Amino acid sequence: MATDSRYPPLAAGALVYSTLKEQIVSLALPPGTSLSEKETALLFQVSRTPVRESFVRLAQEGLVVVLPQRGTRVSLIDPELVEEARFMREQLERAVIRLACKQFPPELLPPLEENLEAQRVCIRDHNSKQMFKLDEEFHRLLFAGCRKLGTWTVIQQMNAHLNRSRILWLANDPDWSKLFEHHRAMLAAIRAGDADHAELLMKEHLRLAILDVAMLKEAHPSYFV
Amino acid sequence: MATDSRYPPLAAGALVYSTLKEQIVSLALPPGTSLSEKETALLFQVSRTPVRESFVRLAQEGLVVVLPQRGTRVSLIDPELVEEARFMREQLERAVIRLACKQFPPELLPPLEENLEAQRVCIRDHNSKQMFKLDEEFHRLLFAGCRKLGTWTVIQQMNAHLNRSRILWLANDPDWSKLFEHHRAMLAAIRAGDADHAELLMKEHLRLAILDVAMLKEAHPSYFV
DNA sequence: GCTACCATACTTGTATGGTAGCATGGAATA
DNA sequence: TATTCCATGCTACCATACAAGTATGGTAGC
Repeated sequence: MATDSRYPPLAAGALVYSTLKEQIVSLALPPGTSLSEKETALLFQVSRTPVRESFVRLAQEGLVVVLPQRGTRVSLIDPELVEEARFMREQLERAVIRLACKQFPPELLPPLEENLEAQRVCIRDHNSKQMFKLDEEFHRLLFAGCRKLGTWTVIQQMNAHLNRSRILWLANDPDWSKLFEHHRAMLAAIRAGDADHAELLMKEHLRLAILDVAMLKEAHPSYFV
Repeated sequence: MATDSRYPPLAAGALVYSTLKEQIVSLALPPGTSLSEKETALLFQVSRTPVRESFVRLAQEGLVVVLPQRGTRVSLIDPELVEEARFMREQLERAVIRLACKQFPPELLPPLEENLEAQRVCIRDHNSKQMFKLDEEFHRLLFAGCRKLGTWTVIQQMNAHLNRSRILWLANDPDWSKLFEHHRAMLAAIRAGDADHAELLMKEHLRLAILDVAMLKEAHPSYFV
């Protein structure tokens, strides 16, 4: 469980780790990019030791692949793992939103509302990166409300592949309004306590993420396995 | 995703990591045990570097807690995370066994049969540790058959707390025959393709793991948060 | 021209010395 | 006697040096 906030080894190592992770997930460091320990150490102005520590953590999350004596690379996106992550999210989120319909702390409803409003702004401004973050935050809040944040954290580990695909997808096919409407309807269902409807919405919502990976792979062949 | 077999940093570090993990999950290293880098390095006859690497990995899985400048300890069992892990498994395994009823590769049925037979032997011999491993293997085979091994791997990360509780529980209340009967019935349902029945069985099966954590905590107060 | 070999420049893996922060216990003080 | 302060020894953290394996380019031989 990589709860960053709970095991903060301090400064240097943690900083390198979180920076690299951010860049990898956002595709600023595209899949396949070579990362040498020495080079990265020079870049961050630290020694190889904390860099190595961060590489170990990233490898454990499947974000990089370490080939002994050969090099370290940003992992390629595995289409099978993309679908598997989506499958996993569907099962867990359907269960969670059912819970949310029965017991959701009222003090977390305003944050969800604010999030929705921010999504609306993002759609207007065509800000796909921010929209992605808000989407993540919306779902995270659902888990938080059901006291299942540990589950969300574990999901994140698997999401390395799915998220990178989704970023590519969101950049190409900006059908954000459908996502937004889903979110809006889900929140309404939670307020109404309609678990069956909420689950159905979540199911449809996450099936939108059954991306046409083949299409993405065609557009970015070097990014995939 | 900590697929040990896929990112093997080689010998020393990986050996320390897997050995410590084994000992922690089996409670040979009880929750709360202090682990110093230097001490562990001496024990394994390696330098502190690979030990440190293994500590980082174990911390990421929640098996140890690193307190900067203070020490490293085997993590205490968090009852909330125990239930959360069980919840997560229930959702995923119910979905997986439904899949298994529709598409399970026939060549994986014999291994399941052999596993069941081994379970019978374990029950006869009152071998709780082996029984625990066989139970894990049984469920892993289900995921393997549905091509969802990545999901199983991620589950394992969350299982650190649940598994340790289950080991305590299995040692106390050896109602293994019920587990065995569940496994047997599940396999029969898969053969028959009866998804509804299989899911119901799995649901009941995993609800057995709603352990009386309070009881365990009373028996081993120092092991829990 | 083609192939096999080898020197070299990389890579990650490991060992070790030094640094900063924290806990503990004893001594000095009120 | 109770309390504060400080020295000491512990810890993890980081930097550096060395070891070992790998890819590559040039060269000698065929």
